[in-house]
Amino acid sequence: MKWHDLNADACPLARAMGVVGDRWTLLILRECFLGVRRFDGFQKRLGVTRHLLAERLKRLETMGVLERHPYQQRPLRHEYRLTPSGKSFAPVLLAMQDWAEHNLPSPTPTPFAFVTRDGGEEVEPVVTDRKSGQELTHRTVLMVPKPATGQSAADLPTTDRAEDAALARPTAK
Amino acid sequence: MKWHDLNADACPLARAMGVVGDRWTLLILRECFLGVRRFDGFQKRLGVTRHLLAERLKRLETMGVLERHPYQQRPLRHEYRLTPSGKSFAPVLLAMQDWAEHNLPSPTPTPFAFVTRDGGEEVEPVVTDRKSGQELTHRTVLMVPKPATGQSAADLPTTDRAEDAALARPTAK
DNA sequence: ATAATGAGTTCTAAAATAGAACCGACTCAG
DNA sequence: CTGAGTCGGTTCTATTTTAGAACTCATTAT
Repeated sequence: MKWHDLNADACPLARAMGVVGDRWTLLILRECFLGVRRFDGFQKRLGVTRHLLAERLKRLETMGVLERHPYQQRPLRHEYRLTPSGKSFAPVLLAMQDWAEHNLPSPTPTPFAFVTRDGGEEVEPVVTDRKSGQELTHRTVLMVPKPATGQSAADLPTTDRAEDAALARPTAK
Repeated sequence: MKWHDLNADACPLARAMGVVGDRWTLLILRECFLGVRRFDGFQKRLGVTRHLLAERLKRLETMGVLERHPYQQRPLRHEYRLTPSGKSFAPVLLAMQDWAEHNLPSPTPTPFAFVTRDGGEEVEPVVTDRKSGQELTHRTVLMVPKPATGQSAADLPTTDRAEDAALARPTAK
């Protein structure tokens, strides 16, 4: 399977991998959220090669996550800014950061924090259901194939699934 | 910069990229949440090469996200299951899926859904602050460098930052 | 005139990935 | 007992990606 095939995949997660499925892209977005906007800013802070950085920025632009904005003529220079799509990526960063902080320990402390814009207090991200407000974790939520429109979920282990559901649920514990 | 250096990075997001920073790993985890547990199950559903799949599973195991579990002797065979760390990755998947669904459109409908374990209703994931319950987006939350313990945030564009904050805040709009 | 800045592009070498074939330890059908 | 099939890999070569450094071009600063 080729890289580009992912962009057309039916699964949103696969399409997401077509955009952020590499070592650098998410870190570039992190820098965007930290306020970095220029080529050399990204390059110096990340240590990514200029070649790759140029390519990634181009991709993020064509995918509508960043947009280039001229900040001077003569010579013409652009800076990169988050589009609405890019800005709406923030919750993913929050969730990912929170997971990594709790599950991939490090001797050095986290070099940044998420704070409220008003107040400036540090936040603790939780994924919840908009309607019920219930916290969404592996214990409360289940991922199910949609046989809905069209195609197979045929090769999914149906017995294993039930087993798994039982296992993940706080049974006998 | 090499792959492996990421695992020791001070930034949790960088460390996360050391684990899920490639095209396949997140999709393997998706399959785990869908109940797939065996080598051939992953291979057939994802179309990833056996070589890479073996490597990724090994990495996920050593990073403590999956664990191997013998399901038969003679010949000895293992299946892969989510560890608590792996299970706690669910919110990231939720957030990512939601972002991609809203920002990377596709003609084909999403082939799976997240439903509550009790009830079975589809959920709509929102990232909120645990304490205040406030929804966390680019408008309500700000990512700030922590000059706290030790090192520099020196090369961050401080003026640009303020500008950016103003821009992202719903001012003059 | 010389150096520096900013945003790239262009090289070559090294690493990762794709794709297919192979292997070992079985089980099962005939 | 033979041959086909399953499962979970490993090994191989060919192709893509990535790393790392050097180079370009326009312009400003010294």
